[in-house]
Amino acid sequence: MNSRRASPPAAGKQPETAASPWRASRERLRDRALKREAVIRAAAREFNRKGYHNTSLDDIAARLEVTKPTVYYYVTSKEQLLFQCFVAGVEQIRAAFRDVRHLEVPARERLNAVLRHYGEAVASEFGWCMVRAEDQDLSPAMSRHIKALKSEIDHGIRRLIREGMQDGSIQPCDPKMTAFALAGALNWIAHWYREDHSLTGAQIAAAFVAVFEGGLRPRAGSAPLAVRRGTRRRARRPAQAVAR
Amino acid sequence: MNSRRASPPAAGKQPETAASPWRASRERLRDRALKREAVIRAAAREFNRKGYHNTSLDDIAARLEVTKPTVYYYVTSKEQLLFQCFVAGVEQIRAAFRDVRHLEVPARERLNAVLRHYGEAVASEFGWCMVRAEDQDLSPAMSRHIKALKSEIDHGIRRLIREGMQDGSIQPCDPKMTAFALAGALNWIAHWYREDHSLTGAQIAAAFVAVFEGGLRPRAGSAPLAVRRGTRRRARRPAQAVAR
DNA sequence: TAGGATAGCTACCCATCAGTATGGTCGAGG
DNA sequence: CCTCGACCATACTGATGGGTAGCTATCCTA
Repeated sequence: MNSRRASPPAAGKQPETAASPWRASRERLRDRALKREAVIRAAAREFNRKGYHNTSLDDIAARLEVTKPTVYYYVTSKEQLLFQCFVAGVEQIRAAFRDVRHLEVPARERLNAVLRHYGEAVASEFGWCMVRAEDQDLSPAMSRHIKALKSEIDHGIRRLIREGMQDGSIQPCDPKMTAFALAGALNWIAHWYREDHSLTGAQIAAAFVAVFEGGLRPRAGSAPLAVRRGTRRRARRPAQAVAR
Repeated sequence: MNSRRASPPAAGKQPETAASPWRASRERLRDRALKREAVIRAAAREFNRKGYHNTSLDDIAARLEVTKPTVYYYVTSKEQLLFQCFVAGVEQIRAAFRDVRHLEVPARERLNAVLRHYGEAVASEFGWCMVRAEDQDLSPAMSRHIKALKSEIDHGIRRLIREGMQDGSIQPCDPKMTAFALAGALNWIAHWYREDHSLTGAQIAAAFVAVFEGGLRPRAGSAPLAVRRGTRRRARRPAQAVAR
């Protein structure tokens, strides 16, 4: 689009040390990018609070204390706004895969590391957009793009599961269904985390990983089996708040 | 608002071509309740296909081969339509809890039974509405009502987990986080099941329960540990279709 | 100091859609 | 035959909200 040079003209004239006149325009570009980010972040927050369809661009603009055309100055459409939020969230997860790629530990541990980052991403401010963005709201092109990204992550998880089955660190199972179960549990965090911030994303992810790893059925060696049976069905209403 | 009767339209299969009663209305078969059910079911299907906000009441009416005012003759608002779909889905899950209440088996097995029904409900035609209905789309009153129903289910799961920890059939864990993980995994089925009907809801639920029960880490006794290590990172692209 | 890019605003357009006013049709009871 | 009421259609309203036209102000470079 632009391909502006933007770098100081190396030409000898002009006492090089003097503040380059391009400095200003470079700064301008920089805070343009900054502002664009602010727009996307504000959109993510509003989408998170009220949902995509219940958030108007006027809302987002108001949040930034500007007007709608200003928002359109940084972004071409509402759809693109959602898409950018999605990409921001998904990028965190892709980074997690890259990070564990060269770790020389059993696949289960690599999987756990990915899942922890995954959970943190879902609990982040872009989590909602990443998880709840419905492809029905997007143009076919963007829908395809998003599906491809999601599929990449899905298959990344499946591969780790398969590798774990091969190196013996993961119990034999159906990789596809298992990946769905794991990702689903983590994705769902986006639905309730908004209202219940009593734990950090990392803590939640850690708790989930513990459940996935150990399973519900008590382990042979480590289980405090058969504890008092008398209290069956006596649990009173827990004081827990509504948790959606 | 009231609609006391309105028993859930029985999530039965109905071979998609569920002809609208208006077709047959040549025989002047006037059963208002039946028609109302058909309206709700048609709404559920459309919401499932295109999302709540992308479905107009004209769409729903067209699907039934009638016009919008006819739909309004059976239902007071679009919001109520969504609400009814929600209730229809949630009722299946509440029934699951009632069914296992008097079973004299360890709590883990009762939990598994509930989860299986849960999964089937989510995969039913009302699954989308039950799971993806955002409270932001509803009036405060209905939102409260829905939250209460969801909370009831959530606490039902937590209670079963707690009972399982007491009778020794479930490994010690955090009931709240575990319930979130289980419900989340199952809820998420609604996001992808639409596009991938290769398994029935019951099959999926069974596969998930197997994962939850056993966990990823191999069991001491039953694991075929340390299988060939050579093929690390060799898994080729699986031919699996996009799975979102 | 002119000319141009940057950045933001006011004011508008217009498609969509939830919901309604009104009136027609048809069967049933008189 | 006539009316009543259940049922459904045509044709509208009103509001919301995505997106744009075009003016203005400011700063930068020439």
